[in-house]
Amino acid sequence: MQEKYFPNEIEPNRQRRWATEKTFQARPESDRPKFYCLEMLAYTSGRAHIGHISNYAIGDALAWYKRMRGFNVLHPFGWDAFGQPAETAAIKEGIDPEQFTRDAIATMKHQLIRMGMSYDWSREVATCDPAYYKWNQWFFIRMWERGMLYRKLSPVNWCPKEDISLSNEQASGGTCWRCNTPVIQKELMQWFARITDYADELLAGLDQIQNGWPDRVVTMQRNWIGRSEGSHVDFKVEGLEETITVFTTRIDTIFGANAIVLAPEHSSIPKIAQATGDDGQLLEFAERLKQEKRAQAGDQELEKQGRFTGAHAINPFNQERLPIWVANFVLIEYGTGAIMAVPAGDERDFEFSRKYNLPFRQIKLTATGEEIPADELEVPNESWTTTVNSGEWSGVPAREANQLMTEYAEQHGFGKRSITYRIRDWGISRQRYWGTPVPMIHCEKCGIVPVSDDQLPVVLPTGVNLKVEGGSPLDHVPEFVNVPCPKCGGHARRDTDTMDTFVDSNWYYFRYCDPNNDRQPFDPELVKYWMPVDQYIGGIEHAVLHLIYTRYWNKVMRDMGLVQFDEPISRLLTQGMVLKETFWCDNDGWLFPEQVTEDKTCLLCGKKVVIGAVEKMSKSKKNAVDPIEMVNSQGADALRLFVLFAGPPEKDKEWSDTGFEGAARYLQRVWRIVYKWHSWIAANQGTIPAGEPVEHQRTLRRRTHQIIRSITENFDERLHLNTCVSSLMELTNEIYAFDQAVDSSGGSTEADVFVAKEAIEALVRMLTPFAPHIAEELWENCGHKHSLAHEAWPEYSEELAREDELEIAVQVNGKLRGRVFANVGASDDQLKELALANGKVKSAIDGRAITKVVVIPRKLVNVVVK
RNA sequence: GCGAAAGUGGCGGAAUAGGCAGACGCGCCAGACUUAGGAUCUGGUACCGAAAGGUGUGGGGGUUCGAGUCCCCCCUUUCGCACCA
Repeated sequence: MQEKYFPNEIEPNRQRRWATEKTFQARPESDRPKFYCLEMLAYTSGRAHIGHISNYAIGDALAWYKRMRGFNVLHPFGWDAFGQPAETAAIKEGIDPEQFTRDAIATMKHQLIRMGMSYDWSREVATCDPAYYKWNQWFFIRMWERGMLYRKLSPVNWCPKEDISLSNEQASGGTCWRCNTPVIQKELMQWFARITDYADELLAGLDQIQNGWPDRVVTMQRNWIGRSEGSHVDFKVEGLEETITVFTTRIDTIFGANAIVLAPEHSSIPKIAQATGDDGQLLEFAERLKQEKRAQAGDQELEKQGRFTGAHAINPFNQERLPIWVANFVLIEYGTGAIMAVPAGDERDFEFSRKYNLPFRQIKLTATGEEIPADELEVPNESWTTTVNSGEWSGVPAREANQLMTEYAEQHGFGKRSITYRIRDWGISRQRYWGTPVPMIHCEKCGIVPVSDDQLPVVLPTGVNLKVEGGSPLDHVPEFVNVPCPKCGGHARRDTDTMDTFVDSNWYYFRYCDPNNDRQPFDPELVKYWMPVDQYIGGIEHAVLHLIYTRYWNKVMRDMGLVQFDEPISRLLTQGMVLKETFWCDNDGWLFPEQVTEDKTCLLCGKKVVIGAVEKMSKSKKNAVDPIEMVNSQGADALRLFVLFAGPPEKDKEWSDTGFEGAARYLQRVWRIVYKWHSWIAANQGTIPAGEPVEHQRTLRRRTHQIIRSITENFDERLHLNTCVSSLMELTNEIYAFDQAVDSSGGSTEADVFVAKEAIEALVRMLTPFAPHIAEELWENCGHKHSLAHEAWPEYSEELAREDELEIAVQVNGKLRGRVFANVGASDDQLKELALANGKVKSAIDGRAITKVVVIPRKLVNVVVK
């Protein structure tokens, strides 16, 4: 064993051995329970950053722990390899997207291997691989056959200058992210998945998983699905063969309605304009509202604007004539795109009615039972109180009125109970190149015909010109587009859309279970063995999109008979980001830390630097830390240890150079103490020597067993890995104290070596999830032949962990006044007696009468005095 | 605006079921060993106070023998949603 710790020698060696010995390869087996530990697949951006490392360090720690606890662990990795950024890089730099992606995978994989992540690389999946996306296409066709997909005209964000469709993110602020041209909406035929058919089930499933998922994610998904129960109510348009249906959750407030308000896109508007002989102003107004809405900056509310259409509708409950308005605050995409305005019961309607001087009518009492006259209303009453001024329902509590009035509307044929969701059907097609081709063919005679299964995959053509004018790049590849119809053999065209990359990430972790299957997406038996995922780890940014789509996909696959369970992910951990301080100089902009002196002046211009916030690492703010640089300086183990120690996994962590060095220093400290003892340990058989142990031996054994217990419990329950690291450091400190005691006692005895072996080997084993390379190295040097991947996690004994003597805190009136020592088995009365005999306690009591003595066994005595 | 989470030393953070606040680390201070050390080891380090002692978990109130932890009000920060009828 080398005296000094050189991480950059031992780490690559160890990584090679893991690879050649296939240490982390998993296969189904019957005699051990399985554990599926999954980190989100990586987007192939080019390089791994600290955020990736922290994500994978958490997963890897858990995978190691479970492995050592005897589980059959599946811990795979893969690449989210399709998508816009590769295409953009290609357009900008002229690199082929595939080449760009392959290079990115090669670089990132190399980085992860250099981090020593214990992945089973034999199961690696890249979503841009035809052998993978073939099954996207297969799923697409199966879903089409089952009516789970449909096409509809739908607006897409479109940059008129570059003639390209944009995602919502790329069109945020209403302008193109590249050229700042105002974005327009273009209507295109698009593919949609009927995720709304599963809205209720997706909602109900949350109850099943909520114990293993962060509350915040469950809440976000609940809001995203946005179920609300209410009613549809039909309003006849006066003098017209037209009915306007509104959605309301508060039919009990309908007597307070003062208008019907339509979204600018509502289909009744042209009819009304025609009937009222409008001179075009109404349609123009509606058009203007639509345009303004699109240009809306996103984070600010538009001022409410409306216009009376000239027509009236009839309130079916009381036959009142209500003016029909068009306004920008009514959304076409929610409910029916039409509402009844009730100013006394809804804040938006209140504001709108105020602005346009529409009449008010009070329809609810206040919580204290008063009726505020309508003309004195300051804010609408949105609570569920008693109904007033509402015909036969006056005096009825709101919930009951809601019920009764819904029934009344149903009986009279102008309304019905209805549930509305916020979640929309999922638009899964993209007019881009770098994605899975939609496997459909458009035939003039036969319509839409799927590619036959034996023709899959429909391979994405290479060498495609991405800088095309109009449409998707694939439109301009005739040899791809022109195909015979699979049904009639006549002339037909391929669909040139590609799939949203969220389709790729929906089921990649099912594929890991059977990555090379060329007959089906996966063998259901293998999936049955490994799934569901026991622990999933990834960023909070996927709380709704990926994590709701993948739950949906699971249900689709279940309905196809491929899987047997309802929810694919039992436990979810959303890890925090790694942040770092930023520096801003008014002259020179963002500065690298090395451009800032210790007294915070700018090295470029000598001005005082403004310290920015602690922010997410980014190139532009010059606060990014390159993990490989860190590995080169202190090793992968130190980097992993630091990110795990910096804070609980789910919290954001702040990068600290000195903290990182501290982690490296700790590993050196471990190395030194193991070095000192290793040859004695290797020679020791581990049999308990005869004779009574002495003080320092008893202490170390006790602490060892206590710390094994606390780390084990932490892994099993809370996964607060930062405190596990603290405990390891404590154990190390105990071993140093022991070592010192041994030295001052004049040299080690056989009993000392036995105790040291137990403690040091426990330390090394428990260090494995955090710093596996050094752990394997030290383990070998303690005389072991097998990788720690095949060694057991240390066991603790309650007996040995028990304190011989208890330190009991004594309080007087709740204030700490002294401490007493007692035997473990001391009774409450004995503790009380000891406490009262204590000098400090006596003087604190100061002769006052004792009212009560509270004894908390093993912990504390509180003496209550007058 | 609505919703959620959080607020603890100079800093990152501990305190799992209401029971000794500040574990562990960073930083800082001192000592030892050293030609030297930015290495290592040892000790100290919440605040006020010379000490005795007192004060302390964003602020204010409450429950309790006892509150960082539970309840009510307020402040601040972060995140999510943002006209969802």
